Amino acid sequence: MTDPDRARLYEELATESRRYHAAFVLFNQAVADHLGLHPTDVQALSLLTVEPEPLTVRQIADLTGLTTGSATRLVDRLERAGYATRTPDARDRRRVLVTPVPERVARVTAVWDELGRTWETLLDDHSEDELRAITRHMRRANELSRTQIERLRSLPKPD
Amino acid sequence: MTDPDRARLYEELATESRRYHAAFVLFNQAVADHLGLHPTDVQALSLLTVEPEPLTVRQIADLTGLTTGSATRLVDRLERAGYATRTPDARDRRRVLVTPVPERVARVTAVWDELGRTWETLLDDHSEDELRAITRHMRRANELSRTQIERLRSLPKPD
DNA sequence: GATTTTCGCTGCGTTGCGCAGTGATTTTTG
DNA sequence: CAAAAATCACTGCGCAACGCAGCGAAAATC
Repeated sequence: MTDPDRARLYEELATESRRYHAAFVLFNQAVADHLGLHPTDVQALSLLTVEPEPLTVRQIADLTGLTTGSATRLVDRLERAGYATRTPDARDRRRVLVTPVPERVARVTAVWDELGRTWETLLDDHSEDELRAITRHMRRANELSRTQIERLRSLPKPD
Repeated sequence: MTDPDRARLYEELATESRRYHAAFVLFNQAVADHLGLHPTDVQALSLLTVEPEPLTVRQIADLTGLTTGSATRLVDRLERAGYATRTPDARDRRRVLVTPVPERVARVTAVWDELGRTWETLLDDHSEDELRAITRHMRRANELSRTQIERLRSLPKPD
């Protein structure tokens, strides 16, 4: 902890991850702009395709941080643009399942895959241990941010 | 490349990084909500504090992906809320330098630092080599996304 | 020195978004 | 088993962030 070398590594990582996220946001915007969609929609589409099962409107709302009302509008846009379809849930007739349309979504993933190829060249000169370390870091950061969000919500707001 | 183990690691990393970014977006929203700011404003504030020198309005626009008009509005909000000040650039009188207000920004970094502490416990059980690998990965992904954004912009849009 | 470019700023219209309320369905309760 | 409560997706409404186009001022270019 008092190791100056290590402290500098932490510092660098903190700085670099900020830039990393900023770059991601820009990239996401560029993809959205390229497809004529909104960044939020691309984000939702990404989440829809990561999960093997269709999501409900509420789940989309939770995962994107939107209200259910805005999530409904988001699904409206995705449906209108042909990227997703609504299916009533047979087991719970209040719910609506949102399923991505493979052919249409292929257009999006084509952009990602193109990035993926260049991305792989980036990963190629990492060792397997390093890859595991990176993945593990992201997974744990993911979990941590979840608890931190809870903490933030429970905290009193300044002002 | 045809190594199935390695391919699976790539797959995992791709999935995990999507979730990682989604988590970051949510966290950023939570911070913004906590401070009574907009996510974009927090993002800009983050960029302002990462760089040692003040940024111009145009730089903020480029770094956030906004137009200069929207960037002006963003700086308006930051200034009104007391997070930043405008200073005319003596060397180029067209430019306006945007400087973060340390005392006020401390409120924001306090949130980040609190996260930082728990974040360090996350980093603590990585070796120095792993830390370097993670940082390097982010830095290179950062550079890569820049060129990919260029590519996307130059590409013809579908539809 | 005239033209062009770049800078930040400002009206204007669009639209994503949160909020609050609604009906339909499920779950819980007495 | 019926009544009450909770949950789901949806809608009208108002707000405000955003892109766009155009503006003067200043700098760069020829």
